Amino acid sequence: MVANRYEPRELESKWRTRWEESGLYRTDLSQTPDERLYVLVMFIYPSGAKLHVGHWFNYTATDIWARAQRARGKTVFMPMGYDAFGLPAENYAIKHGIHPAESTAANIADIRGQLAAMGAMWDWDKELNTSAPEYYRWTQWFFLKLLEHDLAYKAEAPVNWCPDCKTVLANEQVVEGNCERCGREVVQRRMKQWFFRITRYAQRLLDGLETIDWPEKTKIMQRNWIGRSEGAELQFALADAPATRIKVFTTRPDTVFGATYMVLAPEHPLVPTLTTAAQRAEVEAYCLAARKATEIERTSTVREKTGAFTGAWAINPFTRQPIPIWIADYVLASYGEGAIMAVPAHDQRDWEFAVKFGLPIVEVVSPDGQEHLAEYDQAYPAQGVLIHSGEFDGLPCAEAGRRIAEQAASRGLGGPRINYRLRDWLLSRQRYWGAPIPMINCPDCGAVPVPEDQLPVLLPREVVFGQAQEGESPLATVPSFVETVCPRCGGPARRETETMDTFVCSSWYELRFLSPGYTDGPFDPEVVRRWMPVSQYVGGAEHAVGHLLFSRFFCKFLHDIGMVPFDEPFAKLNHQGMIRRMAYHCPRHGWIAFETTTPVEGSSSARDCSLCGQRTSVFDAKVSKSKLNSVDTGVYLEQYGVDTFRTYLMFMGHFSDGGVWDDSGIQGIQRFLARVYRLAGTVTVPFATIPRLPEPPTTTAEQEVWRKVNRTVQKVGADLTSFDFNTALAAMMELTNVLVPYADGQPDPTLLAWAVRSLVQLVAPFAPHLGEELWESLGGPYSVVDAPWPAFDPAGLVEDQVTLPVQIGGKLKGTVQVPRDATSEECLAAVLADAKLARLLEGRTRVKEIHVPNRMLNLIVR
RNA sequence: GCGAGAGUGGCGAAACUGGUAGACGCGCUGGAUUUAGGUUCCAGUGGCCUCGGCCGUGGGGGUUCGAGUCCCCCCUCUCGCACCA
Repeated sequence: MVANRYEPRELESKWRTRWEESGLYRTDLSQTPDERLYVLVMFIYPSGAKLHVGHWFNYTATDIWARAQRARGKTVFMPMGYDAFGLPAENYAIKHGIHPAESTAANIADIRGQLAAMGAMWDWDKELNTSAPEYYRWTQWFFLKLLEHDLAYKAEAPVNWCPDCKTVLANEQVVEGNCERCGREVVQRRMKQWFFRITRYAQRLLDGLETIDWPEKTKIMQRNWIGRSEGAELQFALADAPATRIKVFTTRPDTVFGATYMVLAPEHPLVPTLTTAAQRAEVEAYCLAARKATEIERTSTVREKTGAFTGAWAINPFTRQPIPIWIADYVLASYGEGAIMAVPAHDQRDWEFAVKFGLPIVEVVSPDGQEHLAEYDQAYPAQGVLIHSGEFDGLPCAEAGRRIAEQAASRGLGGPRINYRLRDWLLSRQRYWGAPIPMINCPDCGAVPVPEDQLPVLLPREVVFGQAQEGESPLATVPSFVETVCPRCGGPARRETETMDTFVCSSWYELRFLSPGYTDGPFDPEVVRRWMPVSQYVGGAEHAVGHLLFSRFFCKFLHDIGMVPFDEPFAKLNHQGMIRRMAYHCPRHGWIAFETTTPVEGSSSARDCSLCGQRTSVFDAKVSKSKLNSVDTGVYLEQYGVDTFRTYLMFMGHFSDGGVWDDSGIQGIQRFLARVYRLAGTVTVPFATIPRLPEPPTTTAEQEVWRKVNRTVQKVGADLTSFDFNTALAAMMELTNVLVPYADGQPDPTLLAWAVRSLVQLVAPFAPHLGEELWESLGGPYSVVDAPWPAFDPAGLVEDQVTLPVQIGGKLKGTVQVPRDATSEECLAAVLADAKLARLLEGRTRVKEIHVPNRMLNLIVR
């Protein structure tokens, strides 16, 4: 028997203690269970803040899914760890003088406690921390392996540089051209940087998408990011120096006869050499302006085309005519060859440029073989047949393109090519708080990798921020770190002082979780072989073209060097939606918290600033500190308990949609759980006598309960598998609404016990503490997560009687009760027996009837 | 501009391959128990209505016996990419 009132607080801490003491959620990875399941939610960045409502949402859903799977007999492994390197800890150190190692350790201790309070099924024995030397030793090892296989290299490249934070920024840390942290406008700088050659895997990364169960949206994003396009490389010789050739990539080799000029990116390496003396001043001025232009200006598509003539000419390899070479910033140095053949008649950008600068426009593709150029006021980009193209005249575009590319190949002037938009992964950072890149620069031997047996290259504890030269890592100011000896010649040498992007750390963590203490390699290959790939991965869609691409690259590399038998790390992926909350902006006080607003009479959403009384602007925004719209989860945990909070989050809407936070419905969940709690108290029969699946009852009331339980078990089981937590809860509430009045009457004690036991098990993944408590109160053996999942009787899914909608002339006019699978004749008889429906049919001729058994009957009358 | 997705009661949302639109919950209305409840339970709750019905899933067309669901056009919003040759 249970106490009268549902009091979550004591109950919850009691069970968490019991779980921990009994090691309920530890998984023995040395075994190979038949049905093993590796469930992974993206690990956490340990910031000093409280857990976000988004963390609760995401982690709860994953935990529910994992619990439901375990209850179905799967052996589940679900770990959690810390993505602990990164810029915020370092900036915090600069501001407050607290060493990143200290603040990170403190944050981890704090976060660990908060995570534990969620009641999730994490196996804390496998916890890992990417900033621990035992971990980053292997991050460095990966770097060396990639280097060994020619997949890591150092080269000069333009990077995002924040002059205030004095560091390079990742693309995702640049928001609308400004530094995400300080708001300062980011500038482009050329710096020598380390890259991973992820582009070599472009095609494999595309192909692999076909083999994994990921949201289509995410696959599309990756495909677009990789950006495969088919076309040709064509080479244009310089008119004055035929040995020098400018390569271009084009998807329209068929239009080469219309290439009336060329454009190079301002950064193209040939620009300084081919610019003539007469044009040098203009070209240099243009290049300077292009370099100074902000990201926003350069990428604006509405901006008018600009450019400068280099004075040089190239020979179109097909028309053999000289064409002028220009530079313009609408050609990007980073895509293709950084140079284009311009075909103004058939490319809108080239058209605009040619019009502005008075360059010739030659039509070479026509819809019908006739000239139409005079009619055009913009480019004609569509397919057609070739004109003004010599021997290729009359051919359709596709065929002509193929032949032109082939001819270019046979003349040694290029040939068919596939180009990818994907760029190599810039991984070096001028930061302290990251894994040091394990390289040594020797004046005699050059860049020498640190031998594997000397790993890890330890991040030195002592460091002073703000002393490094611009563009240098703080590590450059630590002599004991920098000064070393060359592993090759033994002479004095200097260490690489840059550290790795934290995305490197998180590109292989899923493998490390399986053997976090392993010392003979990054992971125990046997355990990985048995448990990988991850069965179910859960995390934010914002990682679609970052982490989720990098991890796939790492995995394919490991596969290729024979370290793992699979080449995709995450077999199935789901994204959580974003939890947002209304944010209020006061014209005088800026962003203000909801608590500093007062409601406006007559409006459900408008609110005034309580400081000055002015009307605020209301935004539906992602929760953030700066907008003061974060959700204080502590209040709800205090008032309602963990189980209610978890369950409410899942009931707000669909998991992949997220939603706007609004606590007004949380009481409904508390009510629901309290009803389940009270129902458990109505069970009077011993646990051992409750059948797994009862015989179909004979009385109507019992049959109704029996069917409802069967249907609920079936639906909840299906919904939990497919992440439809909201509708699973709705189904359980429906069942509760049937059981409460049933229990209040004269229930069949065994049937009721079976119903309640099933309900408790269904609720348990959502409200694990309550589930455990009620399971125990029913007399069930510890733990409910390992109790066989409730069964359902397929016979209990269907009704004997069906309420059949009846339409007359396609309009719903009423319903009739008929036996299941009733024939058309039986249904029609029932309709005629219905006074109201019969009256409607009186005096009409039935011309047709459409009967969908058990669904509807439509009578067409005249 | 390109790509993807979404528009359903006062609110959050349901609706399998076209087949009773609005399940479930919040809120609201009424009632019962409680001589206190921010408790519990019961009933009702899309709009209009002459109480027989009529109208309703962003707007307009269409297909169909039947459309929230399929097709075409338009509007709005969200997300991603953005001069990608």
